[in-house]
Amino acid sequence: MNLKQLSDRLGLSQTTVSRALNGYPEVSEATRERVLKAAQQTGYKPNKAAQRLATGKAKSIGLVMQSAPEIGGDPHFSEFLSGLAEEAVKHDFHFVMAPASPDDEVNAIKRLIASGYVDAIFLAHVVDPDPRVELLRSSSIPYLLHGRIMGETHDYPYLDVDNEGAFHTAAKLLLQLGHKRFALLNGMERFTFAMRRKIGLEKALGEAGLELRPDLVHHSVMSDQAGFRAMERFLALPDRPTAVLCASTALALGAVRAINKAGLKLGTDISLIAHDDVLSTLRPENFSVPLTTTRSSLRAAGARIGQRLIGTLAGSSDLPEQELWEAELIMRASTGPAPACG
Amino acid sequence: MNLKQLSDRLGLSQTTVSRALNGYPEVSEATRERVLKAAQQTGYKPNKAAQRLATGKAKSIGLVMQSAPEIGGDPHFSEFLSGLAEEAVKHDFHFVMAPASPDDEVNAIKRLIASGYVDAIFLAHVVDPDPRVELLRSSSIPYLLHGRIMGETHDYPYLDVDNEGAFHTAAKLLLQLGHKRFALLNGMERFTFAMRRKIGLEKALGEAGLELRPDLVHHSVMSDQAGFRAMERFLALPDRPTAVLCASTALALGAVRAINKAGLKLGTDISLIAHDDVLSTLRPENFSVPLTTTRSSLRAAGARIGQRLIGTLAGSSDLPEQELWEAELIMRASTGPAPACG
DNA sequence: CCTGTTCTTCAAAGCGCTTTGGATAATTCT
DNA sequence: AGAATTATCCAAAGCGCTTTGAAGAACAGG
Repeated sequence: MNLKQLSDRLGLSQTTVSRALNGYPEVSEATRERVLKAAQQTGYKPNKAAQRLATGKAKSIGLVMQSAPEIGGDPHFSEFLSGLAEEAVKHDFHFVMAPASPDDEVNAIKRLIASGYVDAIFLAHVVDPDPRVELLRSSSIPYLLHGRIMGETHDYPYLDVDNEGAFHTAAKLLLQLGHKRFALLNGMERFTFAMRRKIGLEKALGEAGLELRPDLVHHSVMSDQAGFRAMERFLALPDRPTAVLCASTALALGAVRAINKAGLKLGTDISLIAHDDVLSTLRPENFSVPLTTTRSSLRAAGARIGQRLIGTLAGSSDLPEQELWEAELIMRASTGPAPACG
Repeated sequence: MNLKQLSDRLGLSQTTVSRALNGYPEVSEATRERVLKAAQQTGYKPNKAAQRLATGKAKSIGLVMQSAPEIGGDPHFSEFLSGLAEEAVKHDFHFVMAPASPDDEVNAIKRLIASGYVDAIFLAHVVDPDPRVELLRSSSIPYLLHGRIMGETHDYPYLDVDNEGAFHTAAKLLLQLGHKRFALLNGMERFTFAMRRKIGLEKALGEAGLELRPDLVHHSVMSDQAGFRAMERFLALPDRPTAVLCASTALALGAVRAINKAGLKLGTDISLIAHDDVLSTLRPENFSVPLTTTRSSLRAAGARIGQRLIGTLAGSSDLPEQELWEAELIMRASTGPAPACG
């Protein structure tokens, strides 16, 4: 059932039916009702591809999704997506996801833009330098980053968590508790969120006259397995760390297991603070020793990004171009004073 | 840059350029090269909406994604998606995801079909009865289910894991080890995968002259938090279970924590088998007591579904309509003989 | 040299929708 | 009453692509 069929059946022109359906004023209430009812009955739904072609709008936001055999599913991704979806469903938007191998992302974005399928583009996992950001900046499609490239000035729209601040604060707390040997379980080195977290820690240590030892920082995907292995290695060192900062609760899960396995007491022998993205399946407050965390909801970020993207497309101008969210430091039991002779 | 501009610039007709680009034989090699080069240089990418409109094909598969404020991200979903993406990227397919509130899914699918954006539809989280399946069956778009509705005969294409068989086998093992009091930590009751797992367990118990006690089965979302709470409740019972079957490693994570907290030894005081979807962030072999599991990779299922869907669209006929995958039973340390006087 | 093929290329129709610029009928004003 | 609005509705163009049907050019055979 298409417009033509529907209008034929109603004895009206396509113009009138289209206008009735889209709420234009140039059509009498009587015929509008008639049209609406017929559309209802016949289950008529406009063809979006045609609509898109005619209007240039599609009510859809595009994103590329990294895909490679060795890349598994990422719970952070789906958590974020659920936030984005929450906003999208309100405005009848949908997503177009273009999978791309990591070395083909720029092209995937190009295709996405040229496809005519999307009104705006969302980008995450920012690296530095990031050719994707360059591309977006030089194209004319609306877009929004989750994250920032490095540096102080940013001439592109973004939403980011103050990762540096979060880890700075976390380290500060640990320093006040007397800790001196810090380890860092971080995400992949190429991501700016990981860089900034490391910088936050380094700054705090620097202010206390300390340095972050290179052999006590670990970069990897944020899985419990990686956390476990890295932590085991740290604990095997002659002067093991007494404080560890962890880039995600998934990493922390593995780290805690390693700590337990080594017979150490979390919060006593060793303190740990994890960054908590508020993943719905893994809550830091439910750990056997509840985790002290820096918290910032990924889902909320997704929702906000959806809101801003959709709002921008709708032409509302009271939305900020750039937002930096502070993470909250939540104290729980995984942090305690540095052990004596630590 | 569109087709018209490109052909004007080349002094050719749109027809010829289009044919050159799409590899039709009615164009000389010389002009084809010229066209290809010009397309390259100008960065011309065909507008997919127009392409779709003209051909009816879009190289895209659609799926609806449940969205509600209280539904968080689901790691199972992103794990599956990564498999789907692996296949999609090979064939330059993309996804269109329509978020929908749980009570509006049927409509979301209707819109997806009518949208003209997608060539095929994928459906998961099958319930019974499932109006979405009815809809798909009566519409003419290719589709594929991950899961089945209940019953023996199925007149729709699906890929499913033999959930009943998996839990039957798992229970059998536990029975052989002498266990008699079983608990079940299951997913949401409305999903057929959960129903089938329960049936598998019940059958095995029935064969041993036992029954599954209603107060020892728990249905919930598959988060560690839910697992923890439910397990705590089980352990507080006067005659607590000695064997527990768990529908996911996330649930198992919480359950194990409850077991540890109660001072019980996993694999000795209590045995546990979890179903392992092979989530990349949570490996059962890495638990402090490695988990015995029934294993079936969600990612592999995603990849296979992508393969079949894309294959069907390409017209290949050597693909099965229906597939039932057996889960492997992997023995690890979380299962042991039932404790004496158990 | 003309005719029948094969090789290239093109003009134009069509996919399903929105939207511009009129047209017609109904209403109001003087 | 006739003129000027206003309320409805419509025909047709256009979005960017594919594809059908046909035409022109080049070539062979008789």
